[in-house]
Amino acid sequence: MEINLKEKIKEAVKIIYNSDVKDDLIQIQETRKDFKGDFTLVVFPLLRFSKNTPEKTGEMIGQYLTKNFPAVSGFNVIKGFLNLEISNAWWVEFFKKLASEKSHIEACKVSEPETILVEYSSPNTNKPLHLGHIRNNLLGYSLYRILSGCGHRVIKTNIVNDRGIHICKSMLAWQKFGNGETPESSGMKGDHLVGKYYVLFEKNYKIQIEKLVKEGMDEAEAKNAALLMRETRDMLLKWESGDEEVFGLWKMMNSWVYAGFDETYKKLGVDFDKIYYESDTYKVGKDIVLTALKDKILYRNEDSSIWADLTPDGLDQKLLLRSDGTAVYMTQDLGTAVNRQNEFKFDKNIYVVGNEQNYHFQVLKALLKRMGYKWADGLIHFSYGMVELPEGRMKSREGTIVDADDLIKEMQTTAKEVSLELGKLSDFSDEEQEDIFRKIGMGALKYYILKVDPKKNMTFNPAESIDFNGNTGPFIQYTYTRIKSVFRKAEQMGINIEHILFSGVKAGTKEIELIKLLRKFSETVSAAAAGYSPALIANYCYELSREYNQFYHDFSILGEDDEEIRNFRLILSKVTSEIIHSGMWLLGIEMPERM
RNA sequence: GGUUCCGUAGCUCAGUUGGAUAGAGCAACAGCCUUCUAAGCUGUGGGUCGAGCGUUCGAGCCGCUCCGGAAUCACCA
Repeated sequence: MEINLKEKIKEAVKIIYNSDVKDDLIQIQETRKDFKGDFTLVVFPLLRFSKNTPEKTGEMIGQYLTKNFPAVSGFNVIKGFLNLEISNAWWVEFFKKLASEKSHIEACKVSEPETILVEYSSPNTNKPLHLGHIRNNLLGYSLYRILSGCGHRVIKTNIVNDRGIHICKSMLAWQKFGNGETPESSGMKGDHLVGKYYVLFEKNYKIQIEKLVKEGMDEAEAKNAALLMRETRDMLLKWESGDEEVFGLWKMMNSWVYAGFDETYKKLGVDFDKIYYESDTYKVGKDIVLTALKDKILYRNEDSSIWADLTPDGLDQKLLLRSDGTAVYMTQDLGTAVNRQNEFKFDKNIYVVGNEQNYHFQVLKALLKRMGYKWADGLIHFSYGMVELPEGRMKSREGTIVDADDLIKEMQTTAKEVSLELGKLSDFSDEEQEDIFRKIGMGALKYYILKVDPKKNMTFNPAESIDFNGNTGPFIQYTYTRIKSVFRKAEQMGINIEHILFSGVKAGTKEIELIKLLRKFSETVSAAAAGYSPALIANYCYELSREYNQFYHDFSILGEDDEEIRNFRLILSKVTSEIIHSGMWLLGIEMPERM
């Protein structure tokens, strides 16, 4: 529509003022609601051609368009703004076309699809997932849906941090204090059980340090000298040398954790195409580093540790291999990136990782480019903000970590309470009801997190998160179920909404407002894909729902006597429900049929 | 100290490449269920867009300087 208008305006300027205008000088936007009109041309940039006042210029272009472009039914000029009124017939025709589309996401397909890897989740195997992981998983998964919806080939990956000293901590504590406890024997979810021993380790470790400090030892020294830490380091060495007992313990405990994670992932509705384990990839990076050393891209220190000098890039010196030859985090990420490029030939590799690692990814990219990998330009750090609580950051020491499983459960419990109080589902079986509670609870949680601009830190307010009124997931779900309810009623009346038609109806202003919003869906999705921002879609769905609710409140659909208008409103409702459903699908949010 | 990000109503957040009188929700107050689901709708109050300067016909958005907050600058991951 805009493009068409643009052409006509160019034509107008050409004929009236005999000048050629560049595209970017023709600025068309939607008319603000308090003015009459549908689209607005900002005439200021065109004054250089008209050499006239803004009012006069707008007037002349407006007259030309009304005369030569049937879609433009009228216009008005206020200050430097030319408000164009689009004819009712045009909107109705446009809507007909929209209604005939099989898939609304289809319209967002890009012309040149890319191969894109999305890495998200990246858990440690010593603790259960928490609220921060939830934001990560939801963002990553939604990004996958949006990008693949736009036609890209997207591979979902997860890199599991399954080795290292912190993993040995929970292993050691279990060995010492566990008495053979298993998920089966305790009834605990595997990741929570392992997390329990991690906490137990930290607790006892702290006691040992305090004791040593009391005996006169310096604190830093005490941290190293504490028996538990010595034993842990010993265990890590055994693990690296492939000690059978340690390795067996590691495998067993990790398998508990994975079983636990799988459960949480399933509840969150996320999954992966390929899972990488750090224990497999950490060695790969070493070769790359050693090769780069040979090529003199890196240098060796006196203590034989290996470093990169990134000061020319405005960054610091970066360690890549320790003096004992073992790998660090960066070493492994170098290896993983190269591996992935070889395996998938990706155009882009998107890392969904918190903004605390901005520096890390800056370095990673700089290093790879320095090593001559041109594809390093395709590495994108999707950096998202921290989730904070109203009282500040989550701190494990103060017990303010919000556990993922607890939160999911709480949201569903609240959904159940609210639903039962409203009592609209009494004719459903318990099983069906539980499924609806689940969808509402998860919808509330997901929407609450995804509606916020990813790069901003966000506050998670527990009291607010369980409010299902206003700008929330359940509000949008509710709008959807209302439409579905209308359809059920229509069916009872013998109307088959798949086969109804309308021709030349006169659409009301509210209906045209809805059509305008529906029209914006595909550009919103494209913007979300280009800017990696699910929040745009979330806010769009909210806006659309609000608009529909107003329409629903003001007009009767099935009570309308004129069959043409009734059908028009039914189809308008149908397209709205489809687009809300598509939008929420892109966010990974399920929609109940009733609530 | 260097780098990156953030600062919009009491609170949580929107605000597309600079465009008209900066928008929602929550909280507060006042209304609307005999009619398709009231998890809804309508109205009222609430703002020097952190501050200042600059660019521009026009700045919440762009540039500079401050102020405030977060993260990071590890032989942790």
